[in-house]
Order: sequence, then structure tokens, then C-alpha cells
Amino acid sequence: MDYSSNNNYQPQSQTLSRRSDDGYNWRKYGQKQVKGSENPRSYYKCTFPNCPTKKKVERSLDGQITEIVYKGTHNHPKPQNTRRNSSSSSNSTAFAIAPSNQMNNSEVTDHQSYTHGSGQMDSIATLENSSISVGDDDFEQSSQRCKSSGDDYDDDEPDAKRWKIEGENEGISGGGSRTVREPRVVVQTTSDIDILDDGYRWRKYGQKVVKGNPNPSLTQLCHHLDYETDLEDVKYWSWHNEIPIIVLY
DNA sequence: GTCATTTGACCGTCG
DNA sequence: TCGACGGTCAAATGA
Ligand SMILES: [Zn+2]
Repeated sequence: MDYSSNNNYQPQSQTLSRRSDDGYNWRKYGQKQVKGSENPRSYYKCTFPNCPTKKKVERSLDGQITEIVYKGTHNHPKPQNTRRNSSSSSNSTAFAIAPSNQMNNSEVTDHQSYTHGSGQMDSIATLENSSISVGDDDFEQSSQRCKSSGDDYDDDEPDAKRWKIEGENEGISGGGSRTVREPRVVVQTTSDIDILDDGYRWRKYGQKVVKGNPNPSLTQLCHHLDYETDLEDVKYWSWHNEIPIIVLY
């Protein structure tokens, strides 16, 4: 018996105009149900060849997105609106990220050493695509902490296994000689201009401490952050209808 | 054929 | 050492 005649697939997507399609192509690679919230959490990864960007989306039973957390940034422009035709001949190729510290060649837009927290790291040469990443600035708003996790780790690895804070660089091999860290592969584009969820570019042009309640939005953000998430991982965020869009490093 | 989604298994970290 | 938890993998499945 085939059940194929049962074509009552209800359009549960309800076309909420909730364009979760933010212009990029995401592939879902997992779904779990975290203990904290009742809603299942979906894991997506950007389908672009070398793009390490991932995102977590929690949506309630109604399909409402309750939380979305980005990790990393895209190192490529948004794909055209047209479906990616494979014969993209005239398109600039994705400039594979050189795993070594090999600079691109000339005029590296020197991202000068970017320090968040207090860890100064060697000049992150982001051989970034020319589309995004020009100039950089410090988002000092993330220099605070919600909870006290008194330690600063100064490694920002692109696709390290640290998606929240899993184990800092603690020496797993308890030999004493810590393994020499690989010379940073890349990127994390700590640029001042980035493309956020909707594909818009946001550029920071100022920062100010509100008198009385210092940084109220920060307080709200901390309220949304889970206990595991440290503010130091938050690159920036924005609010979309009570929902924080969080971008991590 | 390609490509995205589903979903249980698997793995690392932490207590 | 074990289990809970969160993140990822990958085979199966569907479009
Ligand atoms: Zn991407």
C-alpha cells in the first residue's frame, strides 16, 4: 500500500513572511532539544564551499523564531537571488581560504591587531573578500560580562570546536607542553561593516552609555543569553521584535 | 543525477 | 568512570 495518495501536506510554513531566507544558503545539519527551552533548536551551516558560518535557530511550535544565534561571518558575498547556477563562469571564484598564514599577495587590508577583552592577538590578516571587510573597529560593547567567568582566552579560531565555550585552550594532553597553536588560519572578519541576518549592512557610528541604567539593551541581552554564553563571544546583536539576533565571533 | 532535510548515533565537555 | 548535555555526523529519505 502506498501512502502516496495522501497528499495533504499542509503548508505549515504559513508563509509568515518570516523570510528566514536571509539571502544565504543554509543547510540544516541537526536538530536537538535543549534543556533550557522547550523549543527545539536547529543547526544550520552555510553551504558556501569554505564558509564556516553557522547558525542556531530556535523556533516555537508556531514557527515563530524565538532565538537565532550566528557564529562566524560569511566570507563571500551573498549569492544572487537566482538559484545558484553551476555554470557561474564570470563570477569571481570563492578565493579559497589559504590555510596557512600566506598573505594574499598585495595590499592586504591590514586588519590591525584586534583585541577584544585583553587578549591581543597577532595581526589577524583576513584575506577577506573585497566585498566586505574594510576597516575595522572595536565593538567595545562586548567588553562586559554577564556572569563572572574570570578568564580570558585569546584564541579566535575560525572553526574551532568552540561554538559556545567548550573548553578553553586547556591543555588536554596533560603533558605540560601545550601544543603549539596553529598559526591562525583565518578570519573572523572583525570588520566594522558586516552583513547581518537580513543581508543588510550595519555600520557602527557611535556608542554611548545611557545614564542611569548603563546600557539597558545590554541588560536585556544578558537576560536572553544562556548561562553558557559569555558576552565576550558576542560580537554584536540586534533586536528583531523582542528577539535578539546574536552574532558571535 | 544533485541537493536539502530528517533523525538517531556519535562524540567532546563538564559535573 | 559515568551520565547529562549540547553539537555534529551521516545514512536514509525526499524533492
Ligand atoms: Zn556563508
